[in-house]
Amino acid sequence: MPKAKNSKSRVPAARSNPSLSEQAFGRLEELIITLQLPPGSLWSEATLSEMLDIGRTPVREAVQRLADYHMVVIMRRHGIRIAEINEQEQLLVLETRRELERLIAGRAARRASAEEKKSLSAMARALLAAGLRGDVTEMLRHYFVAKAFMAGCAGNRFAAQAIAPLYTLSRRFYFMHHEELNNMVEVARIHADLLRAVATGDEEEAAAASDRQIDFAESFTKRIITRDF
Amino acid sequence: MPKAKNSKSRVPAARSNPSLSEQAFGRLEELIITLQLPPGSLWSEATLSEMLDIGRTPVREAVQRLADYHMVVIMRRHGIRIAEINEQEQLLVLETRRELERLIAGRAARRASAEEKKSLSAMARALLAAGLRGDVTEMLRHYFVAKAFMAGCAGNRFAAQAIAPLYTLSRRFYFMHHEELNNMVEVARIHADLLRAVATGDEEEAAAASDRQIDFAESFTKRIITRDF
DNA sequence: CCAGAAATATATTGGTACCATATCACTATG
DNA sequence: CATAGTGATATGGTACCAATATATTTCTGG
Repeated sequence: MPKAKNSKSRVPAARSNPSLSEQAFGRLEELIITLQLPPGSLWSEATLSEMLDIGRTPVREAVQRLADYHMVVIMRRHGIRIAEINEQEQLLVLETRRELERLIAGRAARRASAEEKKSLSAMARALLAAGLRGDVTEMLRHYFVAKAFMAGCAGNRFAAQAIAPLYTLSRRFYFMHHEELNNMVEVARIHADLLRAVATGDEEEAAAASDRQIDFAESFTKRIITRDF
Repeated sequence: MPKAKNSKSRVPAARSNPSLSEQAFGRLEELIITLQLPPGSLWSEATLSEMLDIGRTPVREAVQRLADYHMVVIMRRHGIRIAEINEQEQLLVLETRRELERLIAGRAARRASAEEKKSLSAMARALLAAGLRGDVTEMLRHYFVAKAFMAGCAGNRFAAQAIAPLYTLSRRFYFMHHEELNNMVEVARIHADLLRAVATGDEEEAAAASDRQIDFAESFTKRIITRDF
């Protein structure tokens, strides 16, 4: 018999699984990546709390994680500064991603299950299709979903965790400059190549494709830098 | 209910620079690394708070960071489990460290200032001396201080941040098995070689020395694993 | 009247105390 | 023996207070 004495005076408010801290983190991350919280702008915990309609404590915890991710800088007793986008530092992000991503690509090629390989192939097709359609936003979405999935396939949670913040930073960088991505088809092809290499299980080729992809990202970033001056 | 709960730590004094959260993080990290909080044991925020004589909130924030570092597992509404030491996973830590550390060693060799190079040489000597003296604890201390310093010299805060949790995990692993480190002089020599290579600014050699050091760590770890079965 | 220093005001985080809810162990019962 | 109820406990989250960094105002001396 179901409990007769249900004293849930208050609606549990759709308390689904993700905690408020995690929700706050995800939403703030999205706001930062999409530049709705502009780089360099200053905010307070209270303001963000009001903006998200989430209490200050969960927001505070989310902000601390975002600081670990280099997305914000906590200025003690002053406020929360959204990290600036520093193109020179983006090159440092890429040089770190190069090493981690080569490892992940190789291990994913070695360890991925048959089912995971099918998913990777499907992702490669979707990415390429978005590129041919000229849909930058959709392509970038597929891009990072695939990256996260690949990191999972590699079966090394330490590498996956180490690279996660770098993906967040890269996403914002590309979001900012995506209008200058005028060679989309090539971008899509290079990344689809990587996914396919992993899907075929060729470890060497996956590592090589990973490096080519970073090479391309670096040249793109350098072009942005020189254009700015 | 009266809240006249004694005013032992009521004094706001001693507000030195590191926040209570950071203090709590550092002290808990040390307790975990030195196995005073044994792997697998279960704790509550309240207990840890009492143990450190620091409020529950700072402790809570520290615990969340420790969870990011893979040192504890937060079991929602149940407690805080100190992460088990999984020798297989230690190999994953090392394969990730290999990539990041090769990058850091190479960049440090390229970018270190003259003064930093002097410090690195001094650290190499201290490490070697501790090894020859047979002082394992002291050698490990020098080892990780030097690692952190090298990461700073590399001038890539993203790589430095990515590798920090891996060092913490490794420190605990070596602390646990340090009595089996019966080839200390060789360990000291291998790591001193790396530091010296960085100090001479030879990028290639620094990268090679980094790989040799990880090779050695991997063989040591594998020996531990097979000994256990 | 103005420049600079001291005093004040304001805003923001660091931290504490407390409450509500979820989870688990244990017991009693059919 | 399986299972529903009960209670203990731990965290998720809120509200509030205090310390402090910055901005503003006032005061002083030339």
